[in-house]
Amino acid sequence: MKTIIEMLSDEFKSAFAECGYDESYARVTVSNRPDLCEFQCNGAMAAAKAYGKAPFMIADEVVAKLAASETFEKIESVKPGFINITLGSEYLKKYLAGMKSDEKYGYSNTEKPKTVIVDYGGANAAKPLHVGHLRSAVIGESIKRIQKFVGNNVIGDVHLGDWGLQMGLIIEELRDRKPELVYFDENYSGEYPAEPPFTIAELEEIYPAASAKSKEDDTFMERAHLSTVKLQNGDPACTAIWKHIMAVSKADLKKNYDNLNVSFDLWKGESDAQPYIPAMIQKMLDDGIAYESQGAIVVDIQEESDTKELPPCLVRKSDGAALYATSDLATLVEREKDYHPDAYIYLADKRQELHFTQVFRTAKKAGIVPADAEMTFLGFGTMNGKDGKPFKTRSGGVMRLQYLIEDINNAVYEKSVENRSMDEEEARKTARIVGLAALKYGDLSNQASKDYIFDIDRFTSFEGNTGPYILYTVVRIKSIFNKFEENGGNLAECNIDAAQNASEKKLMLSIAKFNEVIDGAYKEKAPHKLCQFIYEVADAFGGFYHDTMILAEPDENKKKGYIALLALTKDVLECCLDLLGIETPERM
RNA sequence: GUGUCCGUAGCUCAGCUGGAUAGAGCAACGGCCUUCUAAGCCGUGGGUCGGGGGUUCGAAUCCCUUCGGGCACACCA
Repeated sequence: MKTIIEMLSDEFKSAFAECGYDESYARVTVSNRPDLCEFQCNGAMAAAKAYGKAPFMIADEVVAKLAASETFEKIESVKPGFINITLGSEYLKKYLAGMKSDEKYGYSNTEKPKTVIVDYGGANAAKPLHVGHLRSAVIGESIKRIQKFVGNNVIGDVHLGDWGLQMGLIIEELRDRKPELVYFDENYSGEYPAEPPFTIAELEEIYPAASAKSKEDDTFMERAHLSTVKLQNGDPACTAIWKHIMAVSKADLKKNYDNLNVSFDLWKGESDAQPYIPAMIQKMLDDGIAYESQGAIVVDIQEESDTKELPPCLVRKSDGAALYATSDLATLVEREKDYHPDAYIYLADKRQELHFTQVFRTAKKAGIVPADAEMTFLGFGTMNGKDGKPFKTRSGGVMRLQYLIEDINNAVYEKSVENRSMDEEEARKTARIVGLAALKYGDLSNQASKDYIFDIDRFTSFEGNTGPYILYTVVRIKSIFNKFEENGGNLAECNIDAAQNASEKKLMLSIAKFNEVIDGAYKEKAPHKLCQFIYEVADAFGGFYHDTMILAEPDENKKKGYIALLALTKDVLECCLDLLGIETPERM
C-alpha cells in the first residue's frame, strides 16, 4: 500500500500540474498545527517566487482543483499560502481497512530485497557481558528486525572477540591453578579430554584474576603473550584449551543474549578471519595499495573531500602481528566469499568511528568489498548514570549486564506486587517482560548516536513515555478482547468503521502513519522513531479509551467497529514493539 | 593543535531534507473512579531553542563566528 502522504501527494501533484506548476511543489506533510488540520501542503509558498505570483493565488487554484475530491473532508487555502487538509472519514476508514487486511499492515517496500549483514553484540569470549554491551545488542537487534520486516535478507553476526591476549591470560592462569592438567604436560601426546577443565563460574573468575595479575607481574604477562602466540600458531594444547574456553563461553553468552531476547544468525569471531589474513595483505601489497611505513604495513585512506588529515589504516604491526583493522578486513573477505552482501551495518561505540572509516575505505580501495556495497557504521553513545558520567556500580566498577537486568526486574516486581493479585510465578515472569521492556524502551527511545542517562526509576515508571506504560496500553486492549469474547463476541467478524468521535479519528490518524514511520525508521536506521510512533498511538488510544464506552456500546455495528480498530491498534503496537525486540505480557 | 559531535522548559528528551503560536514525559498545581485495569484521562503554569552575525517572504532547523562540554586523532580492541 502507498502511504497516506504518498496518496495525498499524488493528488496534489496532478492538481499542481493541471494548474501549470511543477509537481515538485506538491509535497504533503503531516500538519504541525493539529488544531487547524491533519495534513498540509506548503508548496504554494515555495512556488510563489518561481512563478512570480502571490502564494495564496497558487494555493487557491490548487484548492479549487481538489475541492471536489472525496479524499478530503475539508481542504482550504489559508493566509500566506498554506493548504490545510482534513481527511474524509470514509477515506480514512478504507485506508485502515486496507491495513487491517494486510500482513504487514499496509507496509510495502519497492526496493528489491537486499542481503544485509548486521555486525553487533560485540561480546568478548571469556568475559561476561557488561553494560557497555547493552546498546550494541539492543539497538542492533532492533535494526536487524526492522531490516527483516521490510523484506531484506538479514544476517546478524555477534562477531566475538575470541583471538586476543585474553586467551593467553586465561591459559597461563589455568596453568598456575591446575598445573597437573594434561594440557601442561609437554610430553603428553594423546587426545585431550572432551570435558572442559573449568565451569563458566570458574572461567568468569579466572579472567579478571589473570588480567589483574598481568598488570603487576611482568613475567606472567610475558607468558600470556607467548601463549597467545602459541595459540595463534596452532599449538595443540593451547588450541584444545581455547576450544574449551569458546564452548563454555559461547553457551553462557547465548544464555545471556537469550535473556535479552537478542539472537544471532552467526556466532563468528575474529579467529574465523585469521586464515584470510596472509593472502589479503599480500594482495594489497602486490596491488600497490598497501606499503611499508615505519616498519608497519599501512593503507592510505585520505580522500580529496576530507576536511582533515586521516591517519592511514594499519594493516600489520611492525612485529608482523595482526591488528583490529586487519581482523575486520579479513572478516570482510570471508563475508564476501560466503554471502556477498549488498550492505553492511556495524554497531559499535561511536568512539570507534575513525576505525570504521579506515576499514571501510581500505576495504573498498583494496577491492575486498565492491564499490557499490553500502557500508554503514552506526555509532552509539554511552549509557551514563544520573551524574551524567558513564554508568558504574556503586563501588565504581563496571556493572555486569546480568546484574543490571536483575535490578530492573526487581524494581518492576516491587512496583507491581503492591497492585495486583497474581501468583508469584506469573508476577516474576511478568516482571521480566516488563523489566526488559523498560530497559530496551529507555534505551531505544533516545537517538542511538547520543549519550543517554540511565535512570532506573524513570525507565520502570508506569507513567509517561516508558516501556511499562506502552505495555500497559496493550494489556488494556487485550483485556477488552477477553471480555468481548467471554460475552460471545467474535473478533474476526469485526470490521473497521468510520470514526464516531474526535478521539477515535485521532487514533485512526495516528495508526495510519505506520507505513511512513516504518519507512523512516528503516531508511534512517532509527529505532527511536518507532518509539515516538508507539507513544503517539498509545496516547491516542488512551484518549479514545477514556472517551468511548466500547463494550457498553448499544449499537452492535459501532461496537464492532471499535473492536476492529482496537485490534488493529494492538497489532500495530505489537508489531512495532517486536521490531524493538520487546514482548508484551497478557496481564500486568 | 586538528577534526568531530552536542548545547531546546527545573529534570530527561523529541523536533533539525527551513514554514503558521517550538512539542512530549517527569516534577509542581488543579480536576475526573456506581462503567471496559485510575499502572489511566483532562487541564494550568513553565522556553532570549548557549551568545552574536548572515542567507530567506519565513531559521531551533542552512552558513559564518564565538562561548561551553563530550569524543577521536598509526603499531590496544
